[in-house]
Amino acid sequence: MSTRATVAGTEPPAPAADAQANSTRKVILAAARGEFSAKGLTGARVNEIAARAGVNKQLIYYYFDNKAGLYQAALEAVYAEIRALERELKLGDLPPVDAMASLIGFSFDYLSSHPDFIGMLNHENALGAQYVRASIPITAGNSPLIELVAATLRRGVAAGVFRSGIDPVELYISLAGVSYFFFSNRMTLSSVFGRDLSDPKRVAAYRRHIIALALDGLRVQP
Amino acid sequence: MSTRATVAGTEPPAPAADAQANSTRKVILAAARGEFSAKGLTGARVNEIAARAGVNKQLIYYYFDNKAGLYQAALEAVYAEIRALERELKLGDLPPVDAMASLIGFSFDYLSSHPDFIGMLNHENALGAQYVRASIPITAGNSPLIELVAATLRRGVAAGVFRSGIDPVELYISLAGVSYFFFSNRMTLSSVFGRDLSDPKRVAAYRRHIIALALDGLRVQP
Amino acid sequence: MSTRATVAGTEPPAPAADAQANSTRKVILAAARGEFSAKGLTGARVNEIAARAGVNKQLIYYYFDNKAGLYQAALEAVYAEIRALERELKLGDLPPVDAMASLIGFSFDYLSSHPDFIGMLNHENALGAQYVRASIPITAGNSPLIELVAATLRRGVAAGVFRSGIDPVELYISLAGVSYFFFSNRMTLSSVFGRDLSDPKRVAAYRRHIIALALDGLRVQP
Amino acid sequence: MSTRATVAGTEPPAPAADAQANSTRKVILAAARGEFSAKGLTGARVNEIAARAGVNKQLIYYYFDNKAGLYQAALEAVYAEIRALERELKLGDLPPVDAMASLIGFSFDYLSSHPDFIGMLNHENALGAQYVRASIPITAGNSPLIELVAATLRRGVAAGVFRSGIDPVELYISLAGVSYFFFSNRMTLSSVFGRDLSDPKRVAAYRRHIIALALDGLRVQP
DNA sequence: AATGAATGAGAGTTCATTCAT
DNA sequence: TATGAATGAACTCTCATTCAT
Repeated sequence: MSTRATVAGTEPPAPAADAQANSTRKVILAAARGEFSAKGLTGARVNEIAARAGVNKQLIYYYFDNKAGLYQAALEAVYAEIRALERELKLGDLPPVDAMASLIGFSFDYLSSHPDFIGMLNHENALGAQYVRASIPITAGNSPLIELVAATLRRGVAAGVFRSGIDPVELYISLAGVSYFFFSNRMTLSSVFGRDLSDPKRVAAYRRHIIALALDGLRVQP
Repeated sequence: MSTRATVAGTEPPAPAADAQANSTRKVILAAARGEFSAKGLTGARVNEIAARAGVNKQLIYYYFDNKAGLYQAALEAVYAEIRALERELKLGDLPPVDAMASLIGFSFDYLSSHPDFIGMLNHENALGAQYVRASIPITAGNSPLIELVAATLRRGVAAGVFRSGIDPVELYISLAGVSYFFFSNRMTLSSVFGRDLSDPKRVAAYRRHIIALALDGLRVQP
Repeated sequence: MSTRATVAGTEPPAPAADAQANSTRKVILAAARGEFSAKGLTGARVNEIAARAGVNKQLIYYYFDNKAGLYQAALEAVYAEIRALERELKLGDLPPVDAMASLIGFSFDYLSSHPDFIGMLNHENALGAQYVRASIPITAGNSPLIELVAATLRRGVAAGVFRSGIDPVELYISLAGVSYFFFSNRMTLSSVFGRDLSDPKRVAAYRRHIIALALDGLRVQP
Repeated sequence: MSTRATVAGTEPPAPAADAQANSTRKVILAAARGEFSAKGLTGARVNEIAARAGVNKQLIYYYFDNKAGLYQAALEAVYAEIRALERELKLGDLPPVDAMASLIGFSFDYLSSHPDFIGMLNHENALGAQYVRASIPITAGNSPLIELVAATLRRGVAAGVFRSGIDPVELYISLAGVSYFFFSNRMTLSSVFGRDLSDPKRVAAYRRHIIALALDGLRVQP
């Protein structure tokens, strides 16, 4: 049952204890992300998180002090995760248009495969972003993605394929928005339009649509 | 014992009472929208709604049975309101490009001035849109806005200014998304980018940006 | 079961409801005094108070907001009670010596018959008197007893039977102390001295002792 | 695994280890006295005692089994301390009146400088003195102070300066009471009388007052 | 002798809801 | 139509205590 057993003898005792404690922390955090992203800080139940994590409820208080502390930690974990992935994006080798398409695609695919991220962000915005603001690790250092957007824009303008005068932050927000809204509001949109937006074909079609829209717009240009 | 009894004769008869009852209902609904949009179904407090509305808590149960019933009514009111405005949009007289720009602008401006709408929708999506689905009045009949988008697209294609082959629902979602995301995630984005996205100048600049992006895209076309 | 039933018909409905609510408050307060005086603010159990009062636990929060609010109210009730009795003391007709003896006796008898008072005060002192200080009704207006002590002292000095130069507050504290300590520390003293200080004969003997000591002291005077 | 084992040889043998253990015990006991006297058995927190003592919480269980065991030990320590001091009192050389004044002064001064003693006793009395009763070391052997009081009384009566017929236990209780009540109820009394009873001048004045009162009483004798 | 991890029982408090008038 | 009183379930958090090393 215990992690210790499987490595008995190969590891000194103290580190093993640390490792187990550390893994307990992680198990709790993972459960917390699921619960908080679905129900928010207030709606989430500590009992439920403990059950999901398979640990004693009090352990949550032992490691994270209180519900808000756990929420904060979960929020930071969620941001840390996407930051790590963004940092690995290497678009410098692609032609600017392909690079921008890849960027949009990355953003879309990440949101598609990480519903927790959207849930956490929505609830955090409902709280006025107070926990993001309180979190130094999150706010410190700009999003690397903005730098990528800016660099790609510059390359495209230099190559004469992108318009000039576009603000990278505004562009990022609009690009992220078309993906984010699709996933974040998928349920109400599906209901209102009577169209199942969770159907993989629809998802893929929408992905193509937003890349085309971002690159070319609606207008046929002379 | 009842207020009605003690002042009988000094007050106008039944119709007036109905009118008052009706207005009490509305006051409660308005308070509910504020509370639910900020905190969601679970997070909202019946006590708080009663306090905001300035009425006795039990009156809420008298008019709406229970918390979920009130939430349902508030959700429907929110949708009804935007539907009513959308129905008044008359874009048929404008050239297609101007019409599309107006459409995007309308969407943006509505979200800007109705934060409750975004709050309600976010929380409803977190609940898997179960109350939207349960609400026949909402799903029955397509959104008039989709018809407007489709008609405008058709006019533009016919006039040779818009590309063909664009799905109106996908277009609507992407256009709505760039506005919605900006307002819905304004707090976290402001914090992460260190840029106050509530500043009216920034709002206006972003509005111009998304219209240009939607119409022309990033690419300089030959 | 209900108070209403017994007076149905003889009382208007609304006042009856008030009366019942008022009596519920009193029942809770009485139970709280018992529990708090025995165990203090921290040690007391809200559950236990509700059980003693025979009411639903939540009613306590309905009437008193929280445990501290109930404690505060109980403390004020305890002070109010003794103040009311003190106000009824009429010693002006007695010769000074008899008046002073009566005063000591009153104090002693009150403590003897109101163990709650001692319990509340001890716990409140352990808390640094923070709730007494927060209670305007208690601190506002000097204790009437001090005025009685001062007046009796003056009369005695004028009559040539009491020493002059005695401070009434100091005198009050010392007179109260000999009684208070006896009851407040009765359990440990009984144990340490192997003498049952709850025995009525011992109580009466100690009462005589302190009156004699206060009036005459230890010394045989020439 | 044990600290002893790993440092064997670098540390002086058993006696030193015992000494350290002994001192750890003492550190815990000192912390416990502070906490228990302030908050009582129920109100005290084991966590807090461990923190005050700067030791791991589990060590408390190692040395004292459980919270009640620690409380018992703290209570005994407090009694042992005052017994030790009382045993050193030598009043046989003083004239009876001076001896009695010294006795009162000693009692007053001890309480003044040992607030823990008062706190422990108050809480223990609230518990019905059950731990004092369970503690053989405390109850075994009369308080030496009572013997001193009795002897001093006898000397005074023999010398014709003290009244006869005074019970030494009753006298002790009343003498202790005037001091004890002053310190134990200092906070509420200060608040109620609007007079800072912690002011050293007030303390000194009250000390003089009680000695005078005990020796001479209120009455001017012919 | 000493420690960090883990637990179960129970405490105060909140909250939607119902009762009774 | 409107209100104050009352309730039961659930929730966050605390705390003494034990486990395992």
